[in-house]
Amino acid sequence: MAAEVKPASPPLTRRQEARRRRILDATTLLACRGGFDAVQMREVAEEAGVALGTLYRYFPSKVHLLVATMRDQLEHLHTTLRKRPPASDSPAERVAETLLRAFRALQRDPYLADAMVRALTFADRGVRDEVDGVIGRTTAIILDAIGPSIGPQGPTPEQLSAVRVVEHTWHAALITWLSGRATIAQVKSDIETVCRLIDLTT
Amino acid sequence: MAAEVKPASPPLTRRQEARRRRILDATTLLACRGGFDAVQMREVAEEAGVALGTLYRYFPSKVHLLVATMRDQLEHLHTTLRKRPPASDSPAERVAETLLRAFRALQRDPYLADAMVRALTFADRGVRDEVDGVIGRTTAIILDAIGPSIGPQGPTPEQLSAVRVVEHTWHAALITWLSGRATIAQVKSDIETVCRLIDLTT
DNA sequence: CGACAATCTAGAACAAGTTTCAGAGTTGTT
DNA sequence: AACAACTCTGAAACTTGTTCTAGATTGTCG
Repeated sequence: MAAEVKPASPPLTRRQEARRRRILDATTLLACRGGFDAVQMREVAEEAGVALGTLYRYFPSKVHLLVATMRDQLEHLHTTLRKRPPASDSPAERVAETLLRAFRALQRDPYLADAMVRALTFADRGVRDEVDGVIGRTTAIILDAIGPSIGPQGPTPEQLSAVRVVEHTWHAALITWLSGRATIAQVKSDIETVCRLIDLTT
Repeated sequence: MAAEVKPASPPLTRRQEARRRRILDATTLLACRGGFDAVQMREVAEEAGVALGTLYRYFPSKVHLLVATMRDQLEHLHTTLRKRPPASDSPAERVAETLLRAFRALQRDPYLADAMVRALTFADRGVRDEVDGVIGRTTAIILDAIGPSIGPQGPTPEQLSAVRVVEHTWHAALITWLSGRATIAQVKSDIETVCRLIDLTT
């Protein structure tokens, strides 16, 4: 059944690295223009200067591609956050501050957010590894914000559950905002509400 | 704002009512077999004994169709719940009990759950009305479970925010379970965790 | 009943994600 | 430099959601 050892694909050559980057950049560009629907595989390939088959070799589906793009963006964000970490007093406030800052960044490119988040929540079992990458990055960002309130042995199961709930709320609240069913104020309120759980477990 | 009068489409004839029902039943059947991907519009039409064009007249997209199916299922659930309401002591426990019961029901047909929840979270602005229907039903179920702790003037904004967070977690936790990234135990734990927010606001 | 409008059917056609394949280009090895 | 193995390209084909059309059926109202 599932073992399916990842073949630890050989490191990419410089040209391959460049192709991959061109693909991700093309995806971001198209996503910024019109969200999930505007990211069309043929157009991504053309914009990246790559054959369609090659695009599919690098990213086996549109969802893989967009989730990888999200991971890429999260890496930027994490870097930025490390330079200017949240300054609030309680862990809950720091997490809320972090997420609200990320939310503000997403508001600048709502279409890009649409493409990434819809792909993330639509992803099925076949995209597990890539989604795990995104979730792992997100978790790391939140744990960083919680900071020293995490015991020396790492977070407790209760803390991890609270972090998962925060992430669930984060993604689902974004979806409701992106599909026009919640206002920005409601999203902010929901983020602040769910972050109260953090203090309950620290 | 947002008036957007629904044209109050003329009441359906008996045969139309029956067609609609056949379509929803066919959708449920196919969804139970293989989830979102197994619900193929041509097959739904054939199974329901209806032309493809007719299917699209009743439900303008696959997502509309699946969200309508979800609403249909939620109505069943709500009816069942009214007959045997949760019996726990605190509001939070009653909400958790309700959701865990629903979760148990979904575990019996994980493929159906997959089809419905993926459609719900993937839905875009064009499906707003239908999604609002589902969210409204869900909210009603949760408010019922909270019960008399809700003041006479209806829930406060804080309570509504907490309910939204519970719903966010509910949907997102289901997604992670369905895509094999969380265990049943984790989902249960997350539901119990988020329900603690209910007591904080009552 | 008869006429008119709305609805339904069957099937073709179109759009975008995905797969496939033959041939050209690269890369690494010796 | 020559070979094998892998990668990339270009283009066609296939799949499934969605749209469109022409003709048959149904429902309503005089």
